[in-house]
Amino acid sequence: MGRWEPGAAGRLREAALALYLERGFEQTMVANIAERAGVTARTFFRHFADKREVLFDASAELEEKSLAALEAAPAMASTLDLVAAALDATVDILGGDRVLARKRHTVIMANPDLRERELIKIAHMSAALADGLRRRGIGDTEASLAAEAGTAVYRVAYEQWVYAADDLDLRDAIRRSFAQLRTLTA
Amino acid sequence: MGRWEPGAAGRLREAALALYLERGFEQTMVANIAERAGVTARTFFRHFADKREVLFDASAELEEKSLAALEAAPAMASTLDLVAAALDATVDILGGDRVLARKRHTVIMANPDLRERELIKIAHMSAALADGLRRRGIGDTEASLAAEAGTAVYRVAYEQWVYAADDLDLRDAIRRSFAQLRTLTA
DNA sequence: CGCGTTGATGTCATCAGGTGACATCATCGT
DNA sequence: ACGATGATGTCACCTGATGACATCAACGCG
Repeated sequence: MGRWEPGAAGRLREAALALYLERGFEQTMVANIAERAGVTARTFFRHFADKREVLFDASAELEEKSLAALEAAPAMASTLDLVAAALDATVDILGGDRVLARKRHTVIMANPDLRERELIKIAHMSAALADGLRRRGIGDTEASLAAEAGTAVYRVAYEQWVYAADDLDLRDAIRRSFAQLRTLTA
Repeated sequence: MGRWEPGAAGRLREAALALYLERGFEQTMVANIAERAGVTARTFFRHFADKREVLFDASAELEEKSLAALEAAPAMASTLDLVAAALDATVDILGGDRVLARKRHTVIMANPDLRERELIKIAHMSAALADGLRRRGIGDTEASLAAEAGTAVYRVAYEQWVYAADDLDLRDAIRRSFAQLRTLTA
């Protein structure tokens, strides 16, 4: 429907990650990304709200999938098991390409602005999970705590997975992290 | 030592919070804040790294105090008790003026950019606590998990305290929140 | 086939956040 | 009295971000 090469958003995503890796986030100008993707800077901002968002627009999908898993979870599961089931659903999206995950993680950790964006995405997910738990009749505080604790467990496990020397499975890492939280609070 | 009214930083802090409350964060320009504080915009950026930081520069003090409390904690305490002791030390700073806390919290929650900044401050504190735990010989994963769980507990309790209708004590809220986490993972 | 619609993109103008370089000047120590 | 100090002002400039309007290939329809 357009006269230009299709897939501008994808090209912008790739270009951005590559440039952020090569010269760093701050040293990369939006014009650079756009140029590499064969569009103008104005077009970048039509696809992504800002310079950071280009690394995070998969988060909506993550939230959908985990909420769906939460709905589908058995009725008699414990609160923490519900959270675990919801978060497990994201592994299909995130746990596949570890090389890509490492690149992305490296870039994000190298820049506070990107880290901020990541944190608010996680917080958004946590709030959504807490809401889902409340819809299942779980109390307010318990829902918030479970969602927060669950995402914390996930974060710790994810980082271990990304940097693991051997072929760690993300699901295993998450399971072990959950077990350790239980030990910790025992 | 200057020819101008002293306390520019404090005036900027007050002016910023007031304006963010009155017209919102985005609608407030740095020039507005500076004007109300009787300085120029350039001076604002000499005191605060950016427009958001003006609400968060107490976080360094929080981190110091909580780390100090962590050092001072008894040697035989459990990991989670160590975190609890560290976080308890911040109550002296945050738990005093609830009216101010509510204003600040309202402003922050109303704006995603400010929320991002708050989250990274908390994450920084959590990382510092985890480091402190590791210096006490606690394992890597356990340290991270305990710090993350502890700050999560704190966040939930803090929000309850801020919005409580009656005269809730922040310390009590935190204690109860910790207890609930223990129940949750039991 | 010709034509109007559609939607993604380009172009241009403009603003606000943020920074570097240099000037200014009250206060302090000598 | 005078030079050092340090906070502030002034100016120039870059980049991120947004609104308004123009452009033009593909599509559907008569």
